[in-house]
Amino acid sequence: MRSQPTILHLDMDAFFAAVEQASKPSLRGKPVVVGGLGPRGVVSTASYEARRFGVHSAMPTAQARRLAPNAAYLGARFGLYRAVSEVVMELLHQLSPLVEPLSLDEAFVDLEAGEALRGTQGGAEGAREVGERLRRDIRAATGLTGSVGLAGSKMLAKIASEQAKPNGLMLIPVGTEREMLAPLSVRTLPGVGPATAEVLRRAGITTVGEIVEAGEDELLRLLGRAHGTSVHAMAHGIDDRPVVAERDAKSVSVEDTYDVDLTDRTRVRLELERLAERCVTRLRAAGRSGRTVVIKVRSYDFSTLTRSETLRGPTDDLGVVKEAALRLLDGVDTTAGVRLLGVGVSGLADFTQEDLFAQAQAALSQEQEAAGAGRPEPGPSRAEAGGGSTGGGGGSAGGGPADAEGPLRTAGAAAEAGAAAVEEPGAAVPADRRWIPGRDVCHAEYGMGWVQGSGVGKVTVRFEEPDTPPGRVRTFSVDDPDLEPAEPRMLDAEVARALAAQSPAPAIRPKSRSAGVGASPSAGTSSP
DNA sequence: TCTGGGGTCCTAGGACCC
DNA sequence: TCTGGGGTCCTAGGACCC
Repeated sequence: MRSQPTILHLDMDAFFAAVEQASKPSLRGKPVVVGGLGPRGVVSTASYEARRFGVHSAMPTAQARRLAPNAAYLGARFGLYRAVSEVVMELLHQLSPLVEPLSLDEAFVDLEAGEALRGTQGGAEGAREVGERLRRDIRAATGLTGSVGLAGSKMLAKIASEQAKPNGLMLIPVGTEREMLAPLSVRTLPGVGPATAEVLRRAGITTVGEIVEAGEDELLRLLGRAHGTSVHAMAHGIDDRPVVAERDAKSVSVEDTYDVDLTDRTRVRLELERLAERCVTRLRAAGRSGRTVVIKVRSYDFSTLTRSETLRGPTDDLGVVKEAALRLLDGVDTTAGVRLLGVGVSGLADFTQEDLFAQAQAALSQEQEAAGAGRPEPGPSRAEAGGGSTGGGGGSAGGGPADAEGPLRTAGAAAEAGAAAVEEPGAAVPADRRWIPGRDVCHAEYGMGWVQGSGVGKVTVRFEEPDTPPGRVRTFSVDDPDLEPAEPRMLDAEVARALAAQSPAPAIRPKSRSAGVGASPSAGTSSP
């Protein structure tokens, strides 16, 4: 705990929804819900207007629709949010080199590690000046609002920003934390979720002050050693965790929830292989490799299990990961129906070493192919212990009529489709002909707009851009050749640059397809 | 109306080694 | 032959966070 409130926590207000409102004039001041749009989708972010109807994040989208039937329901566009996030994070780095991002819309900054306090009057008021200036800079650069918390520790800075929301700043003077914490719910403390809160409630503890009264012995008895110690300390306002920049990821994983439970074993195996491909793609893109392969299977009844296998060395080889995943699946009964599948790699190494096991396995399967052998043996990369499963599934693995059922839609696909379509125009699945609500489009005659909705062969488009007045709605056939997907658009020049930089395609795009980079330099003209 | 996707950290039991 | 403790690795599950 330091003597001045020099730890800053920034939390952007209703971030995903606010970005959508910034890029879609007709949605400003209106309820907007961003999240999964499929039958099993959940809300990622609700705008403050939508929250008034009781909609909040993690709520099933179907439930949100009942509460707020007139809200705009949009699929998430992570590429755009990432671009905005980069601009915001850059502003934080101007305050201090010690920035700890928690997500796209949230970060800690250690102001003592930087120069930001230099030009101020110092102390608490100096910190406040820095926080207010940051909020103005964010607004100018992105048109969005964020809330700032300032305190002598991470926990208190985060609590402060939460209390400051929306569009505010709160500073907790050092020395006042105990009394400010006492009346708050135990859920305010980091690490106290539904389960812990219930344990505490049964012991008659519902506020932070009551945790203090209960004493450390009682907390340890209720919550165990590690958790009890930390919750007890937090309740006293004691939190010495440093701000840590740039943590390396410790695992990489992908998962999909299916709109309809999978029952066909061949299909389950196929989906698992696809997930392994996506997982390895991400792993390799990050320049990492890992030793432990994990699969996750969620059943029709939401019961979830994981199976893992640790290899003898780290790998980023698709064949190795795929084989391990399928081997793990062999030990899982999926006949009753699978709702979710996942594949992950953990135990990540910083380096990508030449993978001898993969080579050995490739050589082995080549031999077997040459010899006309059936299924390849797991190979030397398998864990020593994992001899359990006698691979009965060998017969179907050769790849048969597995694709007969056609492309599979998932809740995740709906959310990602917007970005995927932009980033992979030539993808096998015609994702660009799935008009996900919220996506930007371009019509040959009417110009730029975004998908408001689609169904029964029709797609409804609202023609407007970030810097135009609210626009008109028109309806087309889903296969109207005049209608094409377009790059995400954002008013602000900084964001446009970040967007252009992250696209794998050339940064300079033909004509007006780009985000207005060259067209109308509307740099400082963010919202009022 | 059921409950996403990406992570982190902790616990506990068993294997194995000294 | 019995008793034993400590450390590390692996696996599975669960709580929590955004």
